[in-house]
Amino acid sequence: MSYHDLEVMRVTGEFPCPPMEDVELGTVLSALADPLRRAVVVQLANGEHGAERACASFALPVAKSTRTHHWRVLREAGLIRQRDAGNGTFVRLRRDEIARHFPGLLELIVTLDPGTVEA
Amino acid sequence: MSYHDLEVMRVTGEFPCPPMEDVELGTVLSALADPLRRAVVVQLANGEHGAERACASFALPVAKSTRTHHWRVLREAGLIRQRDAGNGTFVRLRRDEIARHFPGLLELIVTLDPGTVEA
DNA sequence: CCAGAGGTACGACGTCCACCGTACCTCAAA
DNA sequence: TTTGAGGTACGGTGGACGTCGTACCTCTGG
Repeated sequence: MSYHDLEVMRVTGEFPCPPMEDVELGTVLSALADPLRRAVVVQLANGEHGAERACASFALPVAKSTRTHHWRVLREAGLIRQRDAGNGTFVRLRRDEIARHFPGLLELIVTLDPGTVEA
Repeated sequence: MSYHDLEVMRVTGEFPCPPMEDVELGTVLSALADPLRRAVVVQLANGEHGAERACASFALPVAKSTRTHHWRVLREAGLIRQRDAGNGTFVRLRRDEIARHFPGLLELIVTLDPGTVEA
């Protein structure tokens, strides 16, 4: 993590995440290949536009450290933004940016995902 | 490979591949996450409907055994069928079945793939 | 002030993946 | 009949992934 990223995070609580034009399609597809991560994205996509949701509200059936890992993967794939509020963190879908750079992707995942994994 | 599969292959030259309803979305997304495999799928999708194409015509920049590996991954992800003609093998996209079970997926990949990898 | 909830960082572990070389097979062409 | 092109199977290697436990941090509520 760069010095600038650290400073941004100290002030705003925003985790660093890549600009959308740097994200490759393969990275996004890899991120969405995991059923847990895909379930998270689907739930965010089905939520209110621009809505922020507490990470703790997802109840993923894995250990805390594994959750952290999945949040990072989703961040680095450009799919979510994450904000640290001290005692809790919040995520929101980068809906508009995704729609601009990967038009149709989000809608496809939402309609295609069986949603068998409760999360 | 089961006894039945072996018999089918001996007679028809068809490699075994799973029924479409057994293929999970995550498997398909993983298969498409690799740039080489995605390039193959895009080229097949852009070809004639139902067209069969020689595996050797793809000129993938990897060793023979690695190519074989990629064909298997694509087969097991339900994306292609492969036929052994003795001295050469041929692949064809399972276009209609994909469209039926994952509607919109193929079109999305074709439009979203940068196609930077020449293959 | 202190306990607890939420979360990250780090290190570890087992598995899978992309890749390769080698051995071997099959068919076609010389 | 022999050579070469195309291809699979197998074994191995290095790196990435999903998972976890532990240590440590921050804010809130008693």
